Amino acid sequence: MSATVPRARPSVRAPAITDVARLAGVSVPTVSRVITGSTPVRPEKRERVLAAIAELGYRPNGAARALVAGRQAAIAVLTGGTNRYGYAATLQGIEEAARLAGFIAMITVIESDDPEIVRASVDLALAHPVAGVVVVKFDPASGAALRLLSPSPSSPPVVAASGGRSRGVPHAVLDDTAAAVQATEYLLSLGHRTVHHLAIPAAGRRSGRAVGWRKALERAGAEVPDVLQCDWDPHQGYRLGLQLAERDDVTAVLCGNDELALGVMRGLYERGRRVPEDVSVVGFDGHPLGALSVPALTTVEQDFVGLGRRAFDLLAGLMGRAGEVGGDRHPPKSSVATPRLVVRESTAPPPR
Amino acid sequence: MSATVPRARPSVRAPAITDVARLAGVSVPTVSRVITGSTPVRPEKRERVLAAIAELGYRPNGAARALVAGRQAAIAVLTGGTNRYGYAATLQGIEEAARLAGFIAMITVIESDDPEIVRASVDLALAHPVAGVVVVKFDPASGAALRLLSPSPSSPPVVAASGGRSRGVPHAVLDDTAAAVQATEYLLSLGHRTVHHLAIPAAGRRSGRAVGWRKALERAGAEVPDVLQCDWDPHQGYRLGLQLAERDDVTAVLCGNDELALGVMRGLYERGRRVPEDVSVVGFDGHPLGALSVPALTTVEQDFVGLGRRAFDLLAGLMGRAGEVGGDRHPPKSSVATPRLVVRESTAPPPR
DNA sequence: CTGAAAGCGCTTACAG
DNA sequence: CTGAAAGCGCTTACAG
Repeated sequence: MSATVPRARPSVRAPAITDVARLAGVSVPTVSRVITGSTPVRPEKRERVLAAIAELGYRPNGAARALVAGRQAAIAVLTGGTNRYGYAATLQGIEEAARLAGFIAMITVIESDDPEIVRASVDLALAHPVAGVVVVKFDPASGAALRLLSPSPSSPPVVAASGGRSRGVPHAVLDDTAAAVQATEYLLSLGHRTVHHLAIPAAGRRSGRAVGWRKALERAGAEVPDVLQCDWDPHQGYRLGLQLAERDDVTAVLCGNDELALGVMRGLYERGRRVPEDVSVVGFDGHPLGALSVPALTTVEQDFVGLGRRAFDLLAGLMGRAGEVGGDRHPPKSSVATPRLVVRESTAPPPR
Repeated sequence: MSATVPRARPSVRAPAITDVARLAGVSVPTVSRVITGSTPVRPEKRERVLAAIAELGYRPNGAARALVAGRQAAIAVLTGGTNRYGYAATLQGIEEAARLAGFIAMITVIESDDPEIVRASVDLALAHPVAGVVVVKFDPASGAALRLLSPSPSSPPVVAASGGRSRGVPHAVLDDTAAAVQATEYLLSLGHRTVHHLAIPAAGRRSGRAVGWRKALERAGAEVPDVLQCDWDPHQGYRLGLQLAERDDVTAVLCGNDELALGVMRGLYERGRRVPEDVSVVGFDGHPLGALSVPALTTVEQDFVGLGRRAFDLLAGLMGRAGEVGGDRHPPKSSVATPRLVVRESTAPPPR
């Protein structure tokens, strides 16, 4: 009977550049040179280094590189959510643009606008040596985070992706206000006396969508009904649809997003109100499923993926100049796009 | 006329621990001690350090900490997408669980299963000193990535979140096969002679959903129609709906996800086929909008957020033991959940 | 082209 | 409780 000989503790240490140098029979800086390509290395040594790297399965330690470089090839993304259509598509655009530029996106969700929560999320994100940060500013929580990110010359550059500009950091924006004006005016042009509005949460006091809706109504001299404030749950749209169905004065509804609009349509349907014959419904965002509902949803199409991409581009401009003398002399301009109205089947003149 | 005196170049260097130590009049290790809490520090010094940190707006450099610790409080998430419902919800669960455990999630999308692309994405992700990686294995691209992540004792632990188990790394799974069996048997029990299937992309040869569907059909002795292979675009469902509407033999359709199902319903509607009177449609996933369509969609509900959470928990177990002697003696078991069928309005007995 | 040296900003033993 | 020293794994000048 043989005694159980404890095996030597396996080395869990990942191979380091010194291991590669030793195996290849060169100095550490030489290994570094073939990896970074900063300086030519004699072909035969180069080959030996490459072989050693492959044999060891060596990957440069990112922390060490970031320590030397003073920053990491990573950006922090602060956002109020990841799940709803607008968020997800914006994140897609940011991640894609970042990846193509060689950066990785670190996502941190800010659950609420409670100062403690906001602070904790920002701290978590900035505990990592990021080269820049983009705030997806669609709601109160991310608005609060942006305010916390006081731009100091020593902190990483910050940009925001949003439905409306605000001063401070550069913004990539999708002009919500203009879009809402457009949608509201379209409904008015159909002959509706006024338009009701289901509002989504906003980064500031109120959403650009609500602002544009009100502006169009006032400009047309139409009555401005109370805003129906919602959050992101489509079922809220459904419940409001049930209620609105009881009101004869409601003939046109502009919803803060397509999910809410789809909910409203279902609520109206359950109460026997026909869309668009009895009530017209307009959504916001251009959710892919809005094109497939019955009736197909009229909406304001938004290029969220493009928004995310533009936000990263803005940030890349800032990062490129970080640390440059006078680098902040020409801060990148904000980038604005105006969404466009897509008329489908859910809108028509009011019943008479 | 005064000459333009160039201002001194602003110091863009972020404050380091040495700056804090100098300002507080203590040694560097003492600052470290008050930050980490590793060792008690005399109250008065402690106060001075805290004050200096506040005054300087000091944040510990994450790269330096990661270098010392040998890893970062970050995990890499490799995924085929971020946008579709299942992906977005799974990512939400991962991010949330990671954040609550003090980890940040770095997201890298793998655009396709082209080996070059897969390799590039994996390299990008692992260029950062992560403590672990989770692969959201819903499609061929992420399946390929998982295969590339050869587990060596020196590389970070890996787990997968998926619709079906496979050997190798621990999996958090949502049992697609069982769920598809359930949905198919339900349709058969309604009296349909067979069920047609729109398949989504799979991580392996075919999706667990397609496997379960086939199994249920064979078990019941029903004819097994050709699979209608789709990708993630809901419009593909729509186009197939248009086509299926022409076929009298199609009375029940099981779709690989709810987006496709909603598209099918729209296609059938446009060709005058009624759901569920003429054709029954079942989706997969429990997309929030499926409950609000007309008719409301019967579906197999999946807890993606929970899946993401479970994947992180599995990883946390692995990370906790990383480097421990014999730490791999009891690898965490995989974690399996079975989705449940939610019957709504889109299913009924076949016409006779 | 290439090696020895220094340093990035921390934390962890090591001696008081 | 606290400071001086060493070291984490790299890259960047500095001398050949």
